[in-house]
Amino acid sequence: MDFKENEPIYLQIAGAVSENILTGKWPAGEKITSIRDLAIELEVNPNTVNRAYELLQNQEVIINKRGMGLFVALDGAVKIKAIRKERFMQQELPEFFRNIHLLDIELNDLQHLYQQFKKDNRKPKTDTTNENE
Amino acid sequence: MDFKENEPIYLQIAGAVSENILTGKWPAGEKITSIRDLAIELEVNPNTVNRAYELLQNQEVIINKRGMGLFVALDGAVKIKAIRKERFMQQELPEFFRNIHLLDIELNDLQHLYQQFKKDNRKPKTDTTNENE
Amino acid sequence: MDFKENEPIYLQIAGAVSENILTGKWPAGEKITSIRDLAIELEVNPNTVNRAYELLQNQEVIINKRGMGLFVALDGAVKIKAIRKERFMQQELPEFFRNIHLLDIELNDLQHLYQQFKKDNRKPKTDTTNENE
Amino acid sequence: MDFKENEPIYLQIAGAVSENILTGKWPAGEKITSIRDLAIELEVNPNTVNRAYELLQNQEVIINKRGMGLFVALDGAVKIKAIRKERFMQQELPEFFRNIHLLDIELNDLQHLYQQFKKDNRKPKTDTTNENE
DNA sequence: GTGGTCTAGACCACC
DNA sequence: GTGGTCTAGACCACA
Repeated sequence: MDFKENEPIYLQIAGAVSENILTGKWPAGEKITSIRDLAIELEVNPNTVNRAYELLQNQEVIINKRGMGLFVALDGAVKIKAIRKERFMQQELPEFFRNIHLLDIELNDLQHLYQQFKKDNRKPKTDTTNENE
Repeated sequence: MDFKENEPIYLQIAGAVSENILTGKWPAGEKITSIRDLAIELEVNPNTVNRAYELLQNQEVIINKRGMGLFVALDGAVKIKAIRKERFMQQELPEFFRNIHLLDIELNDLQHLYQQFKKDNRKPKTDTTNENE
Repeated sequence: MDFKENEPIYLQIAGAVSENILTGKWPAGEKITSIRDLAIELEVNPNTVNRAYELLQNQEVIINKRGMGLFVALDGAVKIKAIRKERFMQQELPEFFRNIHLLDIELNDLQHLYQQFKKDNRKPKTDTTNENE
Repeated sequence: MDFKENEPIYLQIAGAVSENILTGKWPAGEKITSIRDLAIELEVNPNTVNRAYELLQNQEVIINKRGMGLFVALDGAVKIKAIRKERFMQQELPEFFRNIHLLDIELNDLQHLYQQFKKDNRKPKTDTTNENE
């Protein structure tokens, strides 16, 4: 996994995990990859993974069963979707509108690019963390 | 001008100046507000403004005429648009597509929200810098 | 390290670091001296070192691994050589030709001076940074 | 005349005037272009030209005959040549050697480039200040 | 007047 | 520990 420059790594990890839960790749109720293992897989410091997991615990997307590890909350996917939708509508969408307005782009012009995007993503070879595939 | 918490002030200043150039509020070839003056206006340290201006000089959007001040490059607006478009196509648009895909939103559903956005932006004229003009 | 009067300190630092990379003294991929440490070593303000390092990051000669420090880019030496060669061919060489032409000096006359220079430089090993090693 | 970025304009003007004297374009004993006229011609502030002329007066390359203007010293060309040669041998040549050494360039490789340079300069269309030609 | 550089010292997020 | 940002204040060369 290659990280973006401008965003903290732990947030990007939390985001990737979130997407795995959202897409059902990490199903509700299942035990998730341990901090240590994920750290090795992503080639980051375990502290960084820990911080990502902490964030997700605060959001009650994953749950700590003491002594047993971390598990995807039963309503994990629902929670994530709510959080993301909120952020999208309040922050990302206005910014996006601002940008296309400044750049003289029309929403219609993006339709075929979006079709292209969906086609490219049908056989997703680069799915966030991809380990057990 | 009130600054966002999560983004460095100097980047926000550079962004605001860029938009002033992009929208033609600061026309090509004209002298721009001096470091000291803008620092006073925005109530930040001159070094912070300097840093923003340094960034724009690196992008060749503004030009230093020694001893006389900084001026909007003749092709300043073009340069900014190119830089922004690049970033939009490479980073923001893919993220946007990814988001609406994950959230099960259709591009078409955003049309009327965009119309609303454009209507709202016609009046307020929140023109980044210089409120007293 | 003693600095020249007429050139900004941060540029001299960037130049010295560049030469350490170019000559292989700081090998590709290795961690470089931290801002604080180099500031102490050179007896300058950390901000000054930071500025030098910033410049080298812009040139993609060194790379920031967040939280871990700055590292020599894998192709750092190549990048520096390209940058320097460009500057040499575009600026320094024409100036040099102009000078020897104005001063009625022939290139051939400089041959033995160059041999002398190379001989002198074999021993002293004035290796820019780090004298205690 | 277009000025280099990294060197003060007044020094570049002084250099250009020096070369006009050295090459005999401005002959010994002759009155030189007034501050005002040169400033207009070069599109710079008269103060800047003044500063350049001050420097040359200190070097006794040009001489102020009160009320009559500035004149090229009778030994002006000789003085300039001495100053330049000194600087060349002490500063520029060592730097030049250092550079070609770092860039793995051999003096011999520059021979044909120098021939090219001399050929290009035979019909000098861009001769420093060029006004009366 | 202009921008450029440097210092001192502080706080912060991140790893 | 690391680098990144910001402030305050100073000095300077340049035009």
